This record gives sequence, structure tokens and C-alpha cells, in this order.
Amino acid sequence: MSEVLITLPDGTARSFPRGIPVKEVIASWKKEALASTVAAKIDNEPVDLSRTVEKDAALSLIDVESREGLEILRHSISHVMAHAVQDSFAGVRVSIGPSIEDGFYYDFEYAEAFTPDDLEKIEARMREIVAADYPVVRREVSKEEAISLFREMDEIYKVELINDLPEDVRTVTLYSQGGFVDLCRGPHIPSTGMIRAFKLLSVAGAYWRGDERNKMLQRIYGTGFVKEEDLAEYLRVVEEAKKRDHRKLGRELDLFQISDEAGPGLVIFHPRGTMLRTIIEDWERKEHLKRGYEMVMGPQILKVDMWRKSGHFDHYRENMYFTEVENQMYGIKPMNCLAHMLIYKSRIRSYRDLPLRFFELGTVHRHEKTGVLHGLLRVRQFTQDDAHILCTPEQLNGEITAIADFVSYAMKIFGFEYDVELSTRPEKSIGSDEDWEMATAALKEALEVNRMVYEINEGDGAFYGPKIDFKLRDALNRKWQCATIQCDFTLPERFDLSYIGADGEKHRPVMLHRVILGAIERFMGVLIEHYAGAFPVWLSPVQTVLMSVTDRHIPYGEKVYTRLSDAGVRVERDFRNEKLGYKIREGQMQKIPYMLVIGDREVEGEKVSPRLRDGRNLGAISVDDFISLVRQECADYK
RNA sequence: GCCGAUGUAGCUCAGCCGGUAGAGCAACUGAUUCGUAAUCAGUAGGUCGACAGUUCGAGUCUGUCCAUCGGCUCCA
Repeated sequence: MSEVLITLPDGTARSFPRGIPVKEVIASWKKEALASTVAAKIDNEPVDLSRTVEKDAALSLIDVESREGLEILRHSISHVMAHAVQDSFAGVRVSIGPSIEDGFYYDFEYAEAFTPDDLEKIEARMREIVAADYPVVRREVSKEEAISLFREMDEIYKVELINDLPEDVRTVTLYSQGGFVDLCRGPHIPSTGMIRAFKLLSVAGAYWRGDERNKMLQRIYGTGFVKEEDLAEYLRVVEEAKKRDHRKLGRELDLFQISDEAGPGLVIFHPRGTMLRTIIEDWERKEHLKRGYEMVMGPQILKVDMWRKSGHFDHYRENMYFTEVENQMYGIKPMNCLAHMLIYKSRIRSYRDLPLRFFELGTVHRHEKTGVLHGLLRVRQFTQDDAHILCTPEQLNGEITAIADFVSYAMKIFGFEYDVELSTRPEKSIGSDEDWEMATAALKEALEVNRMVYEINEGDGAFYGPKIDFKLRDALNRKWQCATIQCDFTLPERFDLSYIGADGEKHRPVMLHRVILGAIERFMGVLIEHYAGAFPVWLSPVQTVLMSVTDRHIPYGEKVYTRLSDAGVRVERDFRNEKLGYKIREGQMQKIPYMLVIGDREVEGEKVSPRLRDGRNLGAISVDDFISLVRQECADYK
């Protein structure tokens, strides 16, 4: 009998009979490992434990506790869910069901809508399937055989998936468990009994293959974990995260409102929210001036001819608002670039003038579809920290690098981690292939020079050029695009921008569109969730509240108030006739960084006693010391 | 825009089989002058998202619309 040499996870190599199942190899090496092993890798290729080893190979295990193991477990749970749904509802068609970041989903076609009660019913059936401990069996079949099988079962989505596989793929794999068969690449757990902890979370509509021209299927989301405790912990964290929701905090901290009366997607900033926004905007102006930007301002509406020329009318019209003034159609700006183009064109430019960096805190309007509005994170009117840089092709890389550097500085100041994505040419776009290639290459190079880790987002660029996106996460771990750098060869062309080069000839400048924080509204939304409303001192709309112990401390309190206020500290007074504990509680809930207690002791020593949000007490210190403390923290962005 | 759920006082939420609206907190008034997360008492507050319809009678049932929430698509 022929043998194979298998290198085990511990590095030793042993001979086994050819065709031995992976499971038996592991059993003979380290039996106890099987309990937590969901799958294995043969020469780094993930395989089921039931697969056989046919040639000399290196074997490694995929433990259920590893990220990969958890994904396999969740994927298998999604199959169990599909199994349960098919058992419980006649006429259901299955489609796809992958594992995702925090769990899994499976999309079904079914004539009626699944209800929350249905989810419980499905869970109950899932528990039966788990208890039955069905082995998960892998089978390799020809495409034709798979197609006829799924045709017979009326699983049209599966048939479509197989038909769309590349020509050279001849076989597909089927996984079955207790009568349920699914088309799947695998690998899967060896048997359903390995599943311990799962929960179905929600039902949502989802287009087949993510295309809105297709039929809408019903997607059931769920999650699964190795142990019940992990599941409970996850659900607890989600509950906690909901308390950080900026829509909830926005109301509780009296930052802003979005009112039905005024209209959906339109933010009304209250005094404290406006203060927060102003602090951010002041920081923006300072940082941009430091980096060689010039501040500009454009009008809110521009004649529709301008938008025709730019391509917005053809490619962005459904997102724009229009208005008529004296028989002239005007477009309300959805982007700030046009006015900046006119500023460039206002005189002849020399290569010596470049790069020109025009910065505008520009308010734009976009008609977003009703279903996508989301608190501050997705609105119809917002203000971008927008800039357009016009430069020579030679300056392009340096400019992109400088912007990437600016973004990473800003993210550090505000304490954010972020994901970077490079978005390439979309279907609906303008410009030549060469320009797109050049622009994409320039962005890519800047990313590589900066050693930034990034993903490629195929077809997700703007209609006029490719872009680098920087994404931040909200409390529920959803990604939101904030900073972006977009390369544009088209608008300079359309507006016939030029500069005189060293050779005395006219040349075409290149344009970069870029935002650092993105939309101030969206940035504030993620910022609120990031800090759970407890802003650092430099950002806090109210940095400190004076709290009198009794009415007789008010005159001294007023003196302190004037001194702090004159010194630029954002201070409020709580001199109400309430007990100190009551005022502290309120200050605490408002997440004020410093509560200053004013009582007999403070009046006597001309001092204040700061209490911090975390309950710490700084003891009595002089008003001047407190002022320098706040100033220092602001200077340090703390 | 699409799928599903939801919409009752400023906020969080009760309200049964259709019989005419309720709590806690907040607010307001008064008393209390108090030292680090809620002093006590009283008062006021609602076109039950909007508009139609069914009914003797609608917060409750039906329809349409609006908005919100979770997704999909789209996007800063």
C-alpha cells in the first residue's frame, strides 16, 4: 500500500496510508484537538476534516477559536438556518448565505414576509438540527449533474450561480446534512452537533446579487459563537453600543435635532451642537492655512449651464435640486468644485503659481433617497471641508502624499482608526481610459509611498475620477466614508483650465478634489459615537459648570464665572436652589468634563474644586490654576 | 427608490375582545439653603404621525400618505 508523508502542525513528519481522511490523521496525532477543530488546511488549502490526503503535504488545523474557524462555524450555522427554513416553510427558495463580520446571513425567496415569530420558529428547528448532530457530507459533482439536481428542486438561484461559473470550472461541490443539500465551496464543520451558540437577529430585504434591477429576496441575519457566553457578551456589547448612538446622544446632550416639520435629512444645530461644530471648523481653518491652502467661498446656486458643462447635469442630476430665478434655471450645488474652477480661470496662471489650493467649508445639497437617510451620518444638506488643488502632473504625487499625511494627522488628533480603500472607475463615468489609468496609478503610488494598507473597491469611483476613501466606524461598527482624495483630469479639460509652463506654452493642470473630515455633519456623528458624548476638553461645548452649594455662594460664583469666561473657558452656571448631588448628577449626565463646586471652603480660599466625569476630585485649586489646566488640555488636544 | 418593522405627553413606555388617555422621569409653582450621581409637596401637559374609510362609537379595524428604525441599492 502506498503511503504519504504528512508534515503535522508541530513540524514533525509522519507516514500515513494514501487516502487517509484528515480527521484520522489528527486523531492519531492529537485526539483531543478534534473537539475544537472545525476544518484543516492541506498545503494551506482549507479543507473539510472528511477530505482525504492523496499526496505528501503539510497539514495545519483550523481551530474554532480562530478568526477563520469562527467564519467556518458561522457559515455552517447559516446552512443550518437555510435547512431549518426549508423544513419550516413550503415553497422557499434558497440563494446565498455567507459569514460576515459579526455573524452570517442567508437570502431566501418566499411569498410571505418572515416575521419575528417566524425567527423563533426557525431557531427552534435549528436547535433540533443541531441536536440531531447530522454529519455534513461533501460531494463533488459535475456542473450538469448539479444543475439537473437543483432544477428538480426548483432552486433557480442555485442554477443561475452554477451557470455563471467560468467555463473551465467543470465540477462543483455540494454539502448536505440530514436531507438538506446546498451548493457551496466549503469547508464546513464535520457535523451539526458542533454548533453551540447562535441567535437570529433580523429580517431585511436584499436584492438578488445586490442589483436593484433584480428581485428582492428576504435576508435573515444571525450570529453565532463558539460558546453561549461569547454570544451573551456580543449581545451585551451591541446593547451598550446603542447607548452611544449619536441620534440618542444628540437629543440627550441637546446638540441638534432633525425635525419632520423642517424636513427629513436637514439638521438643526442647537447651541451646544453649533459650538462643537464651530470648534471643529476653527481647527480646520487653522490647519488648512498652515498647509498652504487659501480660503475661498462660492455661491449656493449656479446657472444650470455650468452644471451641463461640468457633466453634473448628465451624471448627477437625480441627486441635485434646481430652482428658477428670473426665467433662468439654477442648480443648487451638490459639490463645491465649480466656483473653484472659476477662481482658477479668473487670471492667467503660470507654472510658478502652482499648486493652487482652494479651501472652502462648502455647504452642499444632495437629494438622497428616502431610505438612506440616517441621523447626522446621511443627510441632504451638509458642509464639506472641501478643497480643490490645481497642480502640474509632476506635482500630483507630492500633493496626494501631503493630503494623506494631513488625513492621518487629523485622525490622530480626533483619536480615530480608519480603513483605506482605493475606488476605481464606475460604469457611469466620463473621461478617457488613459486619464483614468494615470489617475488611478497616481493614487496607488501615493498609498504605496505612504505604506498605507488599503483595499481596492472596484467600480466605486466618482464619475469624474478614481479616489482614495478613508472610512470611520460608528458605534455599531458600520463604516462611513469621511476623508477622500479624488483625482480629476476631466474637469480641467471641460473648463479649459491652463497654465503657462516654463516653455512658454499652455498646459493643462491636474485637479484633486479632497476632504479631510468629509462632511462636518457626518464627522460629528461618528465623533459623538466615538467619544460616547464625553468629548475631550478641547472639543466639549461646555467645558465646565459652576455649582453653588447654597445661595450664599452665588456672588463668589458670579465672580469666578466672569474670570473663566473672560479667559475663554466655556463655562456655565448652575446656581439653582438644588442640592449639590442633584447638580452633580445632571452635570454627569451631560458629560461635562469639569464640575466646579463652589461652597464655603472655596469662597474662603478664593478657589474652585473641580470634579471630573470619572468621579475623581482634584481638591480645591485656584481659579488661575484651573484656567491654565484647561488651556493646557486644549493646546494638547485632550 | 425597494423589503420589513415602528409611530401614544419634552423623554422612556403602558393602554385587553373597538366604549372616549395613563405611569416614571423632565417641565412649572411652592417649601427646603443642603458638600460630590436624584429633597418633599403640588400643578400643568396629548388633533394618540397625517388624511380618508368601516362603525352608534376608532389610539385600537381597513386604505393611502408622511416620518423614523433595521437592511438592500446608492453615497460625504
